[in-house]
Amino acid sequence: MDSDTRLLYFRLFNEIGIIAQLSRAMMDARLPGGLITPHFSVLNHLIRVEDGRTPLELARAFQVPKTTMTHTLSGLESQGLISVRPNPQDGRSKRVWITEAGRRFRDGAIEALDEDIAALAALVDREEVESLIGPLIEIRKILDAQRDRAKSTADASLGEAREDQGVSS
Amino acid sequence: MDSDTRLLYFRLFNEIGIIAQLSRAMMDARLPGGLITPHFSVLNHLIRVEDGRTPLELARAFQVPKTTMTHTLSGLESQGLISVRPNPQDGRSKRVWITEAGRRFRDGAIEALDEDIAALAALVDREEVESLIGPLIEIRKILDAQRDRAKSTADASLGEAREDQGVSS
DNA sequence: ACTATATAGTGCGATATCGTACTTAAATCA
DNA sequence: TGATTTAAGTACGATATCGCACTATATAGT
Repeated sequence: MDSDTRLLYFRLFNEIGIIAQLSRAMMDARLPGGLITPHFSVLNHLIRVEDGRTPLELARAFQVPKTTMTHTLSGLESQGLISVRPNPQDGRSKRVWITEAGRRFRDGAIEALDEDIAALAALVDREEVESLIGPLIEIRKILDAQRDRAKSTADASLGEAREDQGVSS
Repeated sequence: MDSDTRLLYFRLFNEIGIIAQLSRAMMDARLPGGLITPHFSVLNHLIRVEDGRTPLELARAFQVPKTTMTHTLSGLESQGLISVRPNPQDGRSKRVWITEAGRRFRDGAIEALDEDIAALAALVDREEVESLIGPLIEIRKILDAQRDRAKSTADASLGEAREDQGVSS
């Protein structure tokens, strides 16, 4: 692999990393109290996709370790934005339901973000965003598959490490 | 703003966030000991751009708060990978130099990552990556400018909060 | 020069993130 | 059905990230 090519891929991840950081900071600035982007994202997912998901499904959807999701969910639950109940189909598992307060919170956050999104939309064409999303999804899926492959080879020697990560969304 | 448009931009940030997370996890898995992606990124920057940068310049380059950069640098220094010395031009400031061990570490990390990059390059065309980078840089700059604008309006009432964040790269 | 303001860096506390190890329940299989 | 393996979730500890407050130095304004 020549070093130009290597640099190109590094730059891709570098830009993506910085955008992730900036967009997260943008959201965080609009969210009240102790709630930050991951909290909002989970609420949004529960509405966009469907609530009644299990914690593990959510962890997979966001590509975070299940311990991180446990932590995020406990924050949401302590604020009364979700309700976590046992899963009747599986005694090991739970199911996460969004509450009315959770819906209101999510709607309010979207409203608060609207001006930021509008400002961005004024400068970046819808078409450009649409054309980016396809390739990004493709890259995300490839990385995801690579991670799974690395995991399964590691599993042979190391046990379950990160067994909780899978494809999603 | 119609809700389809809003959803589109949310999805963009969602994909970018997940790719950032996956690529970071990929790097972390290749780095030894207590060193993780931010450590590598700083070393790489010190070589790619130039060493002798100040901590604040580095914080800006990576869009992290200066306290985070202090922390990252202290980790690198304790491993002997960088040397932080006073800045003769400014008594408040310091300058960061990469050591020989730092160079070796960075080169080794790149080598270790090579197979991951190669695997990705086999599945994602160079041209596709090249075509993504331009728009991503554009979006990064816009977000960056928005953040600066939000900061300066906030400054009027709130003081210095996050004064340390600026454009970079 | 003197004062006021802005800038660079750090100390500290709060919370987030993540890995490891554990508990409990389910699924597999003998 | 009993034993083994796999899966879901949590407890705990280590480190990362970040905001706020502070110190020290530099710069601007008078």
